[in-house]
Amino acid sequence: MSAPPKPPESGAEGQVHNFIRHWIEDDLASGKYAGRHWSGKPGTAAAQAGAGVDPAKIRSRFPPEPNGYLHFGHAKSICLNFGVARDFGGVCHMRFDDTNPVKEDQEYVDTILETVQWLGFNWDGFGTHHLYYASDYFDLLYGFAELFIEKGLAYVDSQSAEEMRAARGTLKDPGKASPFRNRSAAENITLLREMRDGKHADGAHVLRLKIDMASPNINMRDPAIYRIRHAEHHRTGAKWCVYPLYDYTHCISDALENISHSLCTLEFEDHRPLYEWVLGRLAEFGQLQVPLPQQIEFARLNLTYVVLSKRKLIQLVDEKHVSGWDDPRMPTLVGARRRGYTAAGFRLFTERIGVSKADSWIDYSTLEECMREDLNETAPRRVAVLDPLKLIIDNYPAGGEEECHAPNHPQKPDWGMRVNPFSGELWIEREDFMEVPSKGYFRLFPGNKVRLRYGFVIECIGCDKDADGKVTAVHCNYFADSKSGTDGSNNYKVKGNIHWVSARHAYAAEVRMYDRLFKTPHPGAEHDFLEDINPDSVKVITAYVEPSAKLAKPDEHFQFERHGYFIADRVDSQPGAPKFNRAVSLKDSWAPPKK
RNA sequence: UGGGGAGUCGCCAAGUUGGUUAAGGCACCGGAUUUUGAUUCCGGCAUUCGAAGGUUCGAAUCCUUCUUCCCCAGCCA
Repeated sequence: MSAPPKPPESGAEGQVHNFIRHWIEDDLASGKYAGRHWSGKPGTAAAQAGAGVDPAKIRSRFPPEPNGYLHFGHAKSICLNFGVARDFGGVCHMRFDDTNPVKEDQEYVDTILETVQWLGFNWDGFGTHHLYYASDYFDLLYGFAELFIEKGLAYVDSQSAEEMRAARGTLKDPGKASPFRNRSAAENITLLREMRDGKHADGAHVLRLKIDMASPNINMRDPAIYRIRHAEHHRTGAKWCVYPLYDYTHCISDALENISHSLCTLEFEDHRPLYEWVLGRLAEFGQLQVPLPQQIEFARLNLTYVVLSKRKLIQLVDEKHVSGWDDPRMPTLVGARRRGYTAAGFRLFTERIGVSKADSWIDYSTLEECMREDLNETAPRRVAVLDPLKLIIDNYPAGGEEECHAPNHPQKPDWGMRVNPFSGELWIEREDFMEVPSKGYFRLFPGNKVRLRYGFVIECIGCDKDADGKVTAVHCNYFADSKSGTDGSNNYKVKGNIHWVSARHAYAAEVRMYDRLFKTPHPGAEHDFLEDINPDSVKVITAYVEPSAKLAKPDEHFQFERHGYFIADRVDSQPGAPKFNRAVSLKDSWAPPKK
């Protein structure tokens, strides 16, 4: 199991500073939240949402749309949002931006909630569960829409989507006013209500804010805020057939929930003026109190060797390039979890990469290193021979066996020892023997002595080969007085130290050796991204694992000594018959004869 | 100049109100420990801040010009 999240800290002490933390510190220092209640002005419609929290504290939110699985990029956002709330004594709201019924589903709500918790966060604070849905605000949102009409700041546009696009202008040329832009408030209200009441077909009309068709910021050219969608919503069912759009919904949701800092990615920078326009008007109309939430943008995660776009992830799943959303090679959080990546590793990763507004690319190895760093501390050690070669101890009593003891973690004696049976026929790693050693090689070769880790010292006396010259077995003699003591004592000094497992006692386990899904740093940069798929991203092997590993429970992490970190697969393992996934290999500075 | 952003060591990233030798992490290179060629531990690692000018006793931090990259024309989020 992964470690629990760090306990809340009183402030941001010890944290690396970034522009967002500075921003929050300044806001807190200015006392801007000191006397406030919450944005929904008492007595107004907004007042019914978002009650019961300490308004003087900061509040952030993680607002996914429930239309897919969370991926590595979301991990950054989650750790950031929940992290600042924790570090500054505030709370982070879990909110679903569920305003587009045709793309969303309860299934996604469930997996997202589970994943956020898996990452080690919760949305409790000030005695309440802060789980929200934009769809809970549909009534309020609709009411505000009529208010905008009354104030002459919104109108029903009956142009087609194509006409609207044509009239919007281009990046350089201003747009043109819709012929419906000056409908009377009464007519607009009537039309909007008809839309709401299902009297019009999808696409027949749209409600637009009346801002500025000539604005250099295209988002301000009378953005649509309501569209007709005769579709069942996973939470509101058939109650609505008009649904609000993101730009209109998000800022108001933030305000209703008293969010102080609304963190989002860089591509929304152009939307900030609109965000502020909507909230500013509502505040003018007496619906919201200051201070209003503020949108702050940061650079999204760019990771080499993976694709994170939803379109591509869907394609990988639909076209069966992977087994599903939780395929251990997928850059989804459910995939990573199954792969054996840890929540603490992701938290470390987020801390380590920092946050800024610079477009940057994080090398995939940074993520892997974070996983190693966490797993090194938390994973018990076990032995597995992945590429077996028979080792015969010629001078060991025929049929004999005895127990050897190995620590569960070499740096943590309190974790205890486990027992490994020893016998005259063992499996060792094929790469731990060379008939003709290369320079610097200090493992097994004829005439050389090595220690069988936590067992005996042996001396190689030769090997058997088949007709093709392939080594089929290695012969050694052991030194009966060289056995490792349970206290770690030993009386022979040898440099080489190899792992082993008794052939007679080993558990033959299925092990999936996962590698990166893509073979190039920037999949799709030069051609279709599918062409960059690594054909060797998984190799399923049968490995000989020490008997105690047979007891592994699903989701248990281990270090297979000298190999890497593995996890008992949570899906395919059977009681008493775990299957293992390699999460990440160990670092290996021994280069010469490998690869 | 349509608008909005960003360029500090191989990869991230502090620094931002001008002031000693430009944080830190990762990677990398040495060296020590080591029953994982792992871990751990020490030590090294930007006369330089996209470029060029300018202001100043003094600039990554101020000014000017130039340059590279990213985002925006959904009734998606």
